[in-house]
Amino acid sequence: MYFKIEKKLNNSLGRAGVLTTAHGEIHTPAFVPVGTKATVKSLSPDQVLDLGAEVILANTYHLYLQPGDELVAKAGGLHTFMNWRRSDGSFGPMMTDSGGFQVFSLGAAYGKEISKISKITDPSLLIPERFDDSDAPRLAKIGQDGVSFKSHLDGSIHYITPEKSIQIQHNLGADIIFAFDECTSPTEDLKYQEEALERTHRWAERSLAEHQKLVEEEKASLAGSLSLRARGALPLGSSACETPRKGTFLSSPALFGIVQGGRDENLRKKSAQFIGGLAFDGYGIGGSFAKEDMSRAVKWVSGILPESKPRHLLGIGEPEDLFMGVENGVDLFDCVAPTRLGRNGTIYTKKGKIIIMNKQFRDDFSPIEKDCKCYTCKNYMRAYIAHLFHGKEMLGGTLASIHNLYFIVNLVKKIRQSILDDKFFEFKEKFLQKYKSR
RNA sequence: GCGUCGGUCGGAUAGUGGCUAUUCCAGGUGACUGUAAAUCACCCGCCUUCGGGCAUCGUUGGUUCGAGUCCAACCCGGCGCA
Repeated sequence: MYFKIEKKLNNSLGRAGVLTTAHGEIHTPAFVPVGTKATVKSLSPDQVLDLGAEVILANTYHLYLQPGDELVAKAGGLHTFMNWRRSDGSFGPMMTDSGGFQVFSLGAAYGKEISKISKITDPSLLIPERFDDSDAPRLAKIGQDGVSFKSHLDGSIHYITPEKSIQIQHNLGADIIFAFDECTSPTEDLKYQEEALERTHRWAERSLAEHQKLVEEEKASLAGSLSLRARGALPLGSSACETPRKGTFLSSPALFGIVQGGRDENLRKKSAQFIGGLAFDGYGIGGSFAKEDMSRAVKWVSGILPESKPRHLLGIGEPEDLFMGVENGVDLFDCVAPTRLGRNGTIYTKKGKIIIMNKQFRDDFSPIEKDCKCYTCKNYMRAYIAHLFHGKEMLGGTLASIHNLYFIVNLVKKIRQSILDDKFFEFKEKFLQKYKSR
Protein backbone atom coordinates (compact mmCIF):
# COMPACT_ATOMS: atom_id res chain seq x y z
CA MET A 1 0.00 0.00 0.00
CA TYR A 2 1.22 3.45 -0.87
CA PHE A 3 -0.07 6.85 0.24
CA LYS A 4 0.74 10.06 -1.58
CA ILE A 5 -0.34 13.47 -0.35
CA GLU A 6 -1.13 15.76 -3.27
CA LYS A 7 -2.05 18.94 -1.51
CA LYS A 8 -2.34 20.27 2.03
CA LEU A 9 -4.68 22.87 3.42
CA ASN A 10 -3.11 26.01 4.80
CA ASN A 11 -3.45 26.52 8.54
CA SER A 12 -5.07 23.17 9.16
CA LEU A 13 -4.31 19.47 9.11
CA GLY A 14 -6.42 18.79 6.01
CA ARG A 15 -4.98 17.23 2.87
CA ALA A 16 -5.91 15.54 -0.39
CA GLY A 17 -4.09 12.49 -1.61
CA VAL A 18 -4.14 9.12 -3.32
CA LEU A 19 -4.04 5.83 -1.50
CA THR A 20 -2.90 2.98 -3.72
CA THR A 21 -4.00 -0.46 -2.58
CA ALA A 22 -3.53 -3.94 -3.98
CA HIS A 23 -6.74 -3.41 -5.93
CA GLY A 24 -6.41 0.13 -7.09
CA GLU A 25 -6.49 3.74 -6.05
CA ILE A 26 -8.60 5.56 -3.51
CA HIS A 27 -8.70 9.30 -3.96
CA THR A 28 -8.69 10.86 -0.51
CA PRO A 29 -10.47 12.26 1.32
CA ALA A 30 -12.93 9.48 0.47
CA PHE A 31 -16.15 8.09 1.84
CA VAL A 32 -16.33 4.33 2.28
CA PRO A 33 -19.80 2.77 2.07
CA VAL A 34 -20.42 0.03 4.61
CA GLY A 35 -21.26 -3.47 3.43
CA THR A 36 -21.29 -5.28 6.74
CA LYS A 37 -22.14 -8.75 5.52
CA ALA A 38 -20.27 -8.45 2.22
CA THR A 39 -23.10 -6.51 0.66
CA VAL A 40 -24.00 -2.86 0.75
CA LYS A 41 -27.57 -3.44 1.82
CA SER A 42 -30.08 -3.32 -1.02
CA LEU A 43 -27.44 -2.48 -3.66
CA SER A 44 -25.50 -4.51 -6.19
CA PRO A 45 -21.75 -3.87 -6.48
CA ASP A 46 -22.42 -2.28 -9.88
CA GLN A 47 -24.76 0.23 -8.31
CA VAL A 48 -22.26 1.05 -5.58
CA LEU A 49 -19.47 1.57 -8.12
CA ASP A 50 -21.68 3.52 -10.51
CA LEU A 51 -22.61 6.03 -7.83
CA GLY A 52 -18.93 6.76 -7.43
CA ALA A 53 -17.66 4.72 -4.49
CA GLU A 54 -14.07 3.49 -4.83
CA VAL A 55 -13.90 1.24 -1.77
CA ILE A 56 -16.26 -0.50 0.66
CA LEU A 57 -15.94 -1.86 4.18
CA ALA A 58 -17.17 -5.24 5.41
CA ASN A 59 -17.31 -6.59 8.93
CA THR A 60 -15.17 -9.28 10.49
CA TYR A 61 -17.57 -10.23 13.27
CA HIS A 62 -20.60 -10.72 11.04
CA LEU A 63 -18.74 -12.64 8.33
CA TYR A 64 -16.97 -14.80 10.87
CA LEU A 65 -20.36 -15.86 12.26
CA GLN A 66 -21.94 -16.19 8.85
CA PRO A 67 -20.91 -17.68 6.46
CA GLY A 68 -17.51 -18.08 8.18
CA ASP A 69 -14.16 -16.63 7.18
CA GLU A 70 -12.80 -20.00 6.06
CA LEU A 71 -15.65 -20.39 3.63
CA VAL A 72 -14.97 -16.91 2.25
CA ALA A 73 -11.29 -17.86 1.87
CA LYS A 74 -12.26 -21.05 0.04
CA ALA A 75 -14.54 -19.02 -2.22
CA GLY A 76 -11.49 -17.01 -3.20
CA GLY A 77 -11.71 -14.13 -0.72
CA LEU A 78 -14.18 -11.32 -0.23
CA HIS A 79 -13.64 -9.63 -3.60
CA THR A 80 -14.48 -12.79 -5.50
CA PHE A 81 -17.17 -13.92 -3.09
CA MET A 82 -19.22 -10.73 -3.38
CA ASN A 83 -18.01 -9.84 -6.87
CA TRP A 84 -16.61 -6.45 -5.91
CA ARG A 85 -15.54 -5.87 -9.48
CA ARG A 86 -15.43 -2.89 -11.79
CA SER A 87 -16.98 -2.94 -15.23
CA ASP A 88 -13.59 -3.84 -16.73
CA GLY A 89 -13.54 -6.95 -14.54
CA SER A 90 -10.85 -5.76 -12.13
CA PHE A 91 -11.44 -5.90 -8.41
CA GLY A 92 -11.81 -2.76 -6.32
CA PRO A 93 -10.30 -2.01 -2.92
CA MET A 94 -11.98 -3.35 0.21
CA MET A 95 -11.47 -3.04 3.90
CA THR A 96 -12.72 -4.95 6.92
CA ASP A 97 -13.47 -3.71 10.39
CA SER A 98 -11.92 -5.78 13.16
CA GLY A 99 -15.04 -6.49 15.19
CA GLY A 100 -13.92 -3.96 17.77
CA PHE A 101 -17.03 -1.89 17.30
CA GLN A 102 -19.15 -4.87 18.32
CA VAL A 103 -17.41 -4.77 21.71
CA PHE A 104 -19.37 -1.55 22.07
CA SER A 105 -22.58 -2.15 20.14
CA LEU A 106 -23.14 -5.64 21.56
CA GLY A 107 -21.55 -4.85 24.90
CA ALA A 108 -21.94 -1.60 26.80
CA ALA A 109 -24.50 -0.21 24.36
CA TYR A 110 -26.54 -3.38 23.99
CA GLY A 111 -30.23 -2.84 24.62
CA LYS A 112 -29.64 0.70 25.85
CA GLU A 113 -30.25 4.00 24.27
CA ILE A 114 -26.58 4.64 23.78
CA SER A 115 -25.41 5.40 20.29
CA LYS A 116 -22.04 6.18 18.82
CA ILE A 117 -22.80 9.87 18.90
CA SER A 118 -24.40 11.20 22.04
CA LYS A 119 -25.93 14.56 22.68
CA ILE A 120 -23.87 16.79 24.92
CA THR A 121 -27.05 17.20 26.94
CA ASP A 122 -27.29 13.48 27.55
CA PRO A 123 -27.44 13.17 31.33
CA SER A 124 -25.42 9.98 31.23
CA LEU A 125 -22.41 12.05 30.16
CA LEU A 126 -22.70 14.15 33.28
CA ILE A 127 -22.64 11.31 35.73
CA PRO A 128 -19.10 11.19 37.05
CA GLU A 129 -19.21 7.66 38.43
CA ARG A 130 -19.55 4.70 36.22
CA PHE A 131 -23.03 3.21 36.05
CA ASP A 132 -23.39 0.03 37.95
CA ASP A 133 -24.85 -1.87 35.06
CA SER A 134 -22.90 -5.07 35.54
CA ASP A 135 -26.16 -7.03 35.52
CA ALA A 136 -27.34 -5.47 32.29
CA PRO A 137 -27.73 -7.96 29.47
CA ARG A 138 -25.05 -7.81 26.85
CA LEU A 139 -23.93 -10.03 24.03
CA ALA A 140 -20.27 -9.06 24.35
CA LYS A 141 -18.16 -9.36 27.48
CA ILE A 142 -14.58 -8.24 27.80
CA GLY A 143 -12.09 -10.68 29.23
CA GLN A 144 -8.38 -10.45 29.92
CA ASP A 145 -7.33 -11.64 26.53
CA GLY A 146 -10.17 -10.72 24.25
CA VAL A 147 -13.92 -10.52 24.06
CA SER A 148 -16.53 -13.24 24.32
CA PHE A 149 -19.51 -12.77 22.06
CA LYS A 150 -22.81 -14.54 22.26
CA SER A 151 -23.95 -14.94 18.70
CA HIS A 152 -27.19 -13.13 18.00
CA LEU A 153 -27.88 -15.77 15.37
CA ASP A 154 -27.79 -18.98 17.37
CA GLY A 155 -26.67 -18.08 20.88
CA SER A 156 -23.31 -19.80 20.51
CA ILE A 157 -20.36 -18.30 22.37
CA HIS A 158 -17.28 -17.09 20.51
CA TYR A 159 -14.08 -15.75 21.97
CA ILE A 160 -12.37 -13.22 19.77
CA THR A 161 -8.85 -12.16 20.56
CA PRO A 162 -6.70 -9.71 18.62
CA GLU A 163 -4.96 -12.71 17.02
CA LYS A 164 -8.26 -14.27 16.06
CA SER A 165 -9.56 -11.03 14.55
CA ILE A 166 -6.43 -10.66 12.42
CA GLN A 167 -6.60 -14.29 11.32
CA ILE A 168 -10.22 -13.87 10.31
CA GLN A 169 -9.40 -10.69 8.42
CA HIS A 170 -6.55 -12.36 6.57
CA ASN A 171 -8.92 -15.12 5.57
CA LEU A 172 -11.51 -12.62 4.38
CA GLY A 173 -8.80 -11.00 2.31
CA ALA A 174 -9.59 -7.29 2.22
CA ASP A 175 -6.91 -4.80 1.18
CA ILE A 176 -7.01 -2.83 4.40
CA ILE A 177 -7.73 -4.40 7.76
CA PHE A 178 -7.97 -3.01 11.28
CA ALA A 179 -6.48 -3.88 14.64
CA PHE A 180 -8.84 -5.28 17.26
CA ASP A 181 -9.85 -2.52 19.66
CA GLU A 182 -12.33 -1.66 22.36
CA CYS A 183 -14.71 1.12 21.47
CA THR A 184 -15.83 2.39 24.87
CA SER A 185 -19.13 3.93 25.83
CA PRO A 186 -19.05 7.62 26.73
CA THR A 187 -20.91 6.68 29.90
CA GLU A 188 -17.82 4.97 31.30
CA ASP A 189 -15.78 6.94 33.80
CA LEU A 190 -12.18 8.03 33.34
CA LYS A 191 -10.76 5.13 35.28
CA TYR A 192 -12.50 2.66 33.02
CA GLN A 193 -11.44 4.62 29.93
CA GLU A 194 -7.82 4.29 31.11
CA GLU A 195 -8.14 0.55 31.64
CA ALA A 196 -9.82 0.13 28.27
CA LEU A 197 -7.16 2.17 26.56
CA GLU A 198 -4.39 0.03 28.08
CA ARG A 199 -6.24 -2.98 26.76
CA THR A 200 -6.65 -1.49 23.30
CA HIS A 201 -2.93 -0.67 23.23
CA ARG A 202 -1.95 -4.22 24.19
CA TRP A 203 -4.38 -5.52 21.61
CA ALA A 204 -2.84 -3.22 19.00
CA GLU A 205 0.59 -4.71 19.64
CA ARG A 206 -0.79 -8.22 19.48
CA SER A 207 -2.76 -7.45 16.30
CA LEU A 208 0.39 -6.11 14.69
CA ALA A 209 2.48 -9.11 15.77
CA GLU A 210 -0.09 -11.58 14.46
CA HIS A 211 -0.40 -9.63 11.23
CA GLN A 212 3.37 -9.63 10.69
CA LYS A 213 3.50 -13.33 11.36
CA LEU A 214 0.75 -14.01 8.82
CA VAL A 215 2.38 -11.76 6.26
CA GLU A 216 5.58 -13.80 6.59
CA GLU A 217 3.62 -17.01 6.17
CA GLU A 218 1.83 -15.64 3.15
CA LYS A 219 5.14 -14.62 1.58
CA ALA A 220 6.53 -18.06 2.22
CA SER A 221 3.51 -19.81 0.85
CA LEU A 222 3.56 -17.53 -2.17
CA ALA A 223 7.15 -18.48 -2.70
CA GLY A 224 5.99 -22.06 -2.52
CA SER A 225 3.31 -21.12 -5.02
CA LEU A 226 0.49 -22.24 -2.83
CA SER A 227 -1.73 -19.97 -0.87
CA LEU A 228 -5.00 -20.61 0.86
CA ARG A 229 -5.19 -16.93 1.62
CA ALA A 230 -4.97 -15.87 -1.96
CA ARG A 231 -5.69 -12.22 -2.19
CA GLY A 232 -8.76 -12.58 -4.32
CA ALA A 233 -6.76 -11.61 -7.35
CA LEU A 234 -7.46 -14.90 -9.05
CA PRO A 235 -9.82 -14.98 -12.01
CA LEU A 236 -13.40 -15.98 -11.32
CA GLY A 237 -13.88 -19.71 -11.27
CA SER A 238 -10.35 -20.56 -10.33
CA SER A 239 -9.73 -22.11 -6.97
CA ALA A 240 -8.00 -20.06 -4.36
CA CYS A 241 -5.77 -23.04 -3.70
CA GLU A 242 -4.31 -23.32 -7.13
CA THR A 243 -0.94 -21.97 -8.07
CA PRO A 244 -1.12 -18.25 -8.70
CA ARG A 245 -0.33 -17.42 -12.28
CA LYS A 246 2.94 -15.74 -12.94
CA GLY A 247 2.52 -11.99 -12.66
CA THR A 248 -0.66 -12.21 -10.65
CA PHE A 249 -0.53 -9.44 -8.08
CA LEU A 250 -0.77 -11.05 -4.72
CA SER A 251 -0.13 -9.08 -1.57
CA SER A 252 -0.96 -9.17 2.07
CA PRO A 253 -3.38 -6.61 3.46
CA ALA A 254 -2.35 -3.32 5.01
CA LEU A 255 -3.05 -3.04 8.73
CA PHE A 256 -4.42 0.08 10.40
CA GLY A 257 -4.08 0.60 14.15
CA ILE A 258 -6.90 2.28 16.06
CA VAL A 259 -6.61 5.24 18.40
CA GLN A 260 -9.09 5.36 21.28
CA GLY A 261 -9.21 7.36 24.50
CA GLY A 262 -12.79 8.51 24.78
CA ARG A 263 -13.43 12.19 25.46
CA ASP A 264 -10.32 12.80 27.50
CA GLU A 265 -7.54 14.93 26.03
CA ASN A 266 -4.71 13.21 27.85
CA LEU A 267 -5.91 9.75 26.94
CA ARG A 268 -6.52 10.70 23.33
CA LYS A 269 -3.06 12.15 22.96
CA LYS A 270 -1.47 9.28 24.81
CA SER A 271 -3.23 6.87 22.49
CA ALA A 272 -2.23 8.74 19.34
CA GLN A 273 1.36 8.76 20.59
CA PHE A 274 1.36 5.06 21.34
CA ILE A 275 -0.55 3.76 18.33
CA GLY A 276 1.16 6.25 16.02
CA GLY A 277 4.49 4.92 17.22
CA LEU A 278 3.75 1.39 16.09
CA ALA A 279 4.48 0.23 12.56
CA PHE A 280 0.98 0.34 11.19
CA ASP A 281 0.24 1.17 7.57
CA GLY A 282 -2.39 3.68 8.57
CA TYR A 283 -4.49 4.72 11.53
CA GLY A 284 -8.11 4.55 12.52
CA ILE A 285 -9.63 7.03 14.93
CA GLY A 286 -12.32 5.29 16.93
CA GLY A 287 -14.62 5.90 19.81
CA SER A 288 -18.01 7.22 20.62
CA PHE A 289 -18.26 10.92 21.22
CA ALA A 290 -20.52 13.69 22.16
CA LYS A 291 -20.88 15.48 18.88
CA GLU A 292 -19.41 18.63 20.32
CA ASP A 293 -16.30 16.74 21.45
CA MET A 294 -15.54 15.13 18.17
CA SER A 295 -13.61 17.86 16.41
CA ARG A 296 -11.34 18.43 19.39
CA ALA A 297 -10.62 14.72 19.70
CA VAL A 298 -9.86 14.35 16.00
CA LYS A 299 -7.62 17.38 16.03
CA TRP A 300 -5.61 16.19 19.03
CA VAL A 301 -5.10 12.82 17.41
CA SER A 302 -4.33 13.94 13.86
CA GLY A 303 -1.78 16.39 15.12
CA ILE A 304 0.20 13.53 16.63
CA LEU A 305 -0.20 10.68 14.13
CA PRO A 306 2.51 10.42 11.45
CA GLU A 307 1.65 12.79 8.65
CA SER A 308 2.69 10.41 5.90
CA LYS A 309 0.17 7.69 6.78
CA PRO A 310 -3.57 7.69 6.00
CA ARG A 311 -6.10 8.33 8.75
CA HIS A 312 -9.55 6.83 8.88
CA LEU A 313 -12.28 8.29 11.08
CA LEU A 314 -14.28 5.23 11.96
CA GLY A 315 -18.03 5.26 11.67
CA ILE A 316 -18.52 8.96 11.03
CA GLY A 317 -20.35 10.39 8.09
CA GLU A 318 -22.89 13.18 8.57
CA PRO A 319 -22.15 16.07 6.21
CA GLU A 320 -21.02 18.50 8.91
CA ASP A 321 -18.78 15.77 10.37
CA LEU A 322 -17.12 15.21 7.01
CA PHE A 323 -16.05 18.83 6.74
CA MET A 324 -14.88 18.73 10.34
CA GLY A 325 -12.92 15.53 9.74
CA VAL A 326 -11.23 16.66 6.57
CA GLU A 327 -10.28 19.96 8.11
CA ASN A 328 -8.69 18.05 10.96
CA GLY A 329 -6.66 15.70 8.83
CA VAL A 330 -8.93 12.74 8.13
CA ASP A 331 -8.45 10.91 4.83
CA LEU A 332 -11.11 8.18 5.03
CA PHE A 333 -14.61 7.96 6.46
CA ASP A 334 -17.02 5.08 6.64
CA CYS A 335 -20.54 5.26 7.95
CA VAL A 336 -23.78 3.30 7.82
CA ALA A 337 -25.82 6.48 7.87
CA PRO A 338 -26.45 6.91 4.12
CA THR A 339 -27.67 3.36 3.67
CA ARG A 340 -29.48 2.96 6.96
CA LEU A 341 -31.17 6.33 6.71
CA GLY A 342 -32.04 5.60 3.10
CA ARG A 343 -33.62 2.26 3.88
CA ASN A 344 -35.54 3.88 6.70
CA GLY A 345 -36.85 6.64 4.46
CA THR A 346 -34.66 9.63 5.35
CA ILE A 347 -33.01 11.25 2.37
CA TYR A 348 -30.20 13.78 2.15
CA THR A 349 -30.66 17.00 0.25
CA LYS A 350 -28.48 20.11 0.04
CA LYS A 351 -30.98 21.82 2.33
CA GLY A 352 -31.00 19.05 4.92
CA LYS A 353 -32.62 15.70 5.37
CA ILE A 354 -36.19 14.94 4.37
CA ILE A 355 -38.40 12.09 5.51
CA ILE A 356 -39.85 10.82 2.28
CA MET A 357 -42.89 9.18 3.91
CA ASN A 358 -44.15 12.56 5.09
CA LYS A 359 -47.51 13.57 3.73
CA GLN A 360 -46.19 16.49 1.72
CA PHE A 361 -44.20 14.22 -0.62
CA ARG A 362 -47.07 11.94 -1.62
CA ASP A 363 -47.98 14.24 -4.48
CA ASP A 364 -44.60 15.84 -5.06
CA PHE A 365 -43.75 15.08 -8.67
CA SER A 366 -40.27 16.57 -8.62
CA PRO A 367 -37.06 14.57 -8.17
CA ILE A 368 -35.41 14.46 -4.74
CA GLU A 369 -33.01 17.11 -6.03
CA LYS A 370 -33.37 18.78 -9.40
CA ASP A 371 -29.67 19.15 -10.07
CA CYS A 372 -28.57 15.80 -8.66
CA LYS A 373 -26.90 13.49 -11.15
CA CYS A 374 -27.59 10.23 -9.33
CA TYR A 375 -29.56 7.41 -10.91
CA THR A 376 -32.49 7.98 -8.59
CA CYS A 377 -32.84 11.68 -9.30
CA LYS A 378 -32.35 11.27 -13.03
CA ASN A 379 -35.23 8.80 -13.23
CA TYR A 380 -37.72 9.10 -10.37
CA MET A 381 -39.98 11.59 -8.65
CA ARG A 382 -40.50 12.05 -4.92
CA ALA A 383 -44.11 10.89 -5.14
CA TYR A 384 -43.00 7.56 -6.60
CA ILE A 385 -40.35 7.00 -3.94
CA ALA A 386 -42.87 7.95 -1.25
CA HIS A 387 -45.28 5.49 -2.83
CA LEU A 388 -42.67 2.71 -2.75
CA PHE A 389 -42.01 3.33 0.95
CA HIS A 390 -45.70 3.46 1.83
CA GLY A 391 -46.20 0.27 -0.13
CA LYS A 392 -43.20 -1.34 1.55
CA GLU A 393 -41.60 -2.03 -1.80
CA MET A 394 -37.92 -2.99 -1.73
CA LEU A 395 -37.04 -0.61 -4.54
CA GLY A 396 -37.73 2.33 -2.22
CA GLY A 397 -34.80 1.45 0.02
CA THR A 398 -32.61 0.86 -3.00
CA LEU A 399 -33.39 4.18 -4.69
CA ALA A 400 -32.99 6.08 -1.42
CA SER A 401 -29.68 4.34 -0.68
CA ILE A 402 -28.38 5.15 -4.15
CA HIS A 403 -29.20 8.81 -3.71
CA ASN A 404 -27.87 9.02 -0.16
CA LEU A 405 -24.61 7.27 -0.98
CA TYR A 406 -24.18 9.37 -4.09
CA PHE A 407 -24.85 12.47 -2.02
CA ILE A 408 -22.24 11.63 0.62
CA VAL A 409 -19.60 10.04 -1.64
CA ASN A 410 -19.91 12.98 -3.96
CA LEU A 411 -19.82 15.52 -1.16
CA VAL A 412 -16.46 14.14 -0.05
CA LYS A 413 -15.26 14.20 -3.66
CA LYS A 414 -16.25 17.83 -3.89
CA ILE A 415 -14.47 18.52 -0.63
CA ARG A 416 -11.39 16.87 -2.11
CA GLN A 417 -11.62 18.99 -5.23
CA SER A 418 -12.07 22.10 -3.12
CA ILE A 419 -8.77 21.36 -1.40
CA LEU A 420 -7.03 20.95 -4.75
CA ASP A 421 -8.61 24.23 -5.89
CA ASP A 422 -7.70 26.09 -2.70
CA LYS A 423 -11.39 26.62 -1.99
CA PHE A 424 -12.05 24.32 0.96
CA PHE A 425 -13.15 26.93 3.45
CA GLU A 426 -15.32 28.73 0.92
CA PHE A 427 -16.97 25.48 -0.08
CA LYS A 428 -17.48 24.45 3.51
CA GLU A 429 -19.15 27.69 4.44
CA LYS A 430 -21.32 27.72 1.37
CA PHE A 431 -22.45 24.15 1.84
CA LEU A 432 -23.13 24.29 5.55
CA GLN A 433 -25.01 27.54 5.25
CA LYS A 434 -27.57 25.83 3.06
CA TYR A 435 -27.50 22.49 4.76
CA LYS A 436 -29.54 22.46 7.93
CA SER A 437 -28.76 19.54 10.09
CA ARG A 438 -31.70 18.66 12.29
C1' G B 1 -93.14 -12.37 8.54
C1' C B 2 -90.71 -16.37 11.49
C1' G B 3 -86.08 -18.37 13.06
C1' U B 4 -81.04 -17.62 13.77
C1' C B 5 -76.22 -15.31 14.16
C1' G B 6 -74.02 -10.84 14.71
C1' G B 7 -73.09 -5.06 15.46
C1' U B 8 -66.34 -2.80 19.84
C1' C B 9 -61.53 3.38 16.84
C1' G B 10 -60.82 4.49 9.39
C1' G B 11 -60.44 -1.40 8.50
C1' A B 12 -59.78 -6.13 11.01
C1' U B 13 -59.88 -8.06 15.80
C1' A B 14 -59.62 -9.40 21.68
C1' G B 15 -62.44 -8.72 25.74
C1' U B 16 -64.56 -15.19 32.97
C1' G B 17 -70.00 -8.57 35.68
C1' G B 18 -64.57 -5.24 38.43
C1' C B 19 -59.72 -0.83 38.10
C1' U B 20 -56.68 2.78 32.42
C1' A B 21 -61.08 -1.60 26.56
C1' U B 22 -56.53 -5.62 23.55
C1' U B 23 -53.72 -6.48 19.34
C1' C B 24 -52.63 -5.96 14.05
C1' C B 25 -53.11 -2.91 9.73
C1' A B 26 -53.91 1.84 7.73
C1' G B 27 -52.84 7.07 9.01
C1' G B 28 -49.52 11.04 11.51
C1' U B 29 -44.70 12.63 13.55
C1' G B 30 -39.91 11.57 14.88
C1' A B 31 -35.17 8.78 15.63
C1' C B 32 -30.99 6.36 13.31
C1' U B 33 -22.99 7.96 12.79
C1' G B 34 -16.87 1.42 12.28
C1' U B 35 -25.25 -2.10 10.86
C1' A B 36 -28.62 -7.61 16.23
C1' A B 37 -31.78 -1.85 12.11
C1' A B 38 -35.91 -2.53 4.73
C1' U B 39 -35.62 -1.07 12.02
C1' C B 40 -37.36 1.39 16.31
C1' A B 41 -40.22 5.08 19.31
C1' C B 42 -44.37 8.13 20.15
C1' C B 43 -49.38 9.79 18.61
C1' C B 44 -53.90 8.14 16.39
C1' G B 45 -62.59 10.00 20.25
C1' C B 46 -62.78 15.30 22.44
C1' C B 47 -60.57 19.04 25.77
C1' U B 48 -55.92 20.11 28.38
C1' U B 49 -52.36 24.74 32.17
C1' C B 50 -49.44 17.91 29.96
C1' G B 51 -50.80 16.75 36.18
C1' G B 52 -54.98 15.34 33.98
C1' G B 53 -60.26 16.04 32.69
C1' C B 54 -64.54 14.25 29.81
C1' A B 55 -66.63 10.76 26.57
C1' U B 56 -67.22 5.92 24.29
C1' C B 57 -68.41 -0.71 22.62
C1' G B 58 -75.78 0.03 17.22
C1' U B 59 -80.14 2.75 20.18
C1' U B 60 -83.25 3.17 24.50
C1' G B 61 -84.49 1.31 28.95
C1' G B 62 -83.61 -2.28 32.91
C1' U B 63 -80.96 -5.67 36.64
C1' U B 64 -76.52 -4.56 39.72
C1' C B 65 -72.42 -1.34 44.52
C1' G B 66 -70.48 -1.84 39.42
C1' A B 67 -72.48 -3.44 32.41
C1' G B 68 -68.78 -3.70 26.21
C1' U B 69 -70.16 -8.25 28.95
C1' C B 70 -76.60 -10.07 31.87
C1' C B 71 -82.13 -8.91 30.56
C1' A B 72 -85.99 -6.44 27.37
C1' A B 73 -87.56 -3.67 23.32
C1' C B 74 -86.14 -1.33 19.09
C1' C B 75 -82.66 -0.18 14.80
C1' C B 76 -79.20 -2.21 11.28
C1' G B 77 -76.70 -6.35 8.70
C1' G B 78 -75.70 -11.64 7.27
C1' C B 79 -77.78 -16.44 6.73
C1' G B 80 -81.99 -20.01 6.68
C1' C B 81 -87.27 -20.90 6.09
C1' A B 82 -91.69 -19.09 4.08
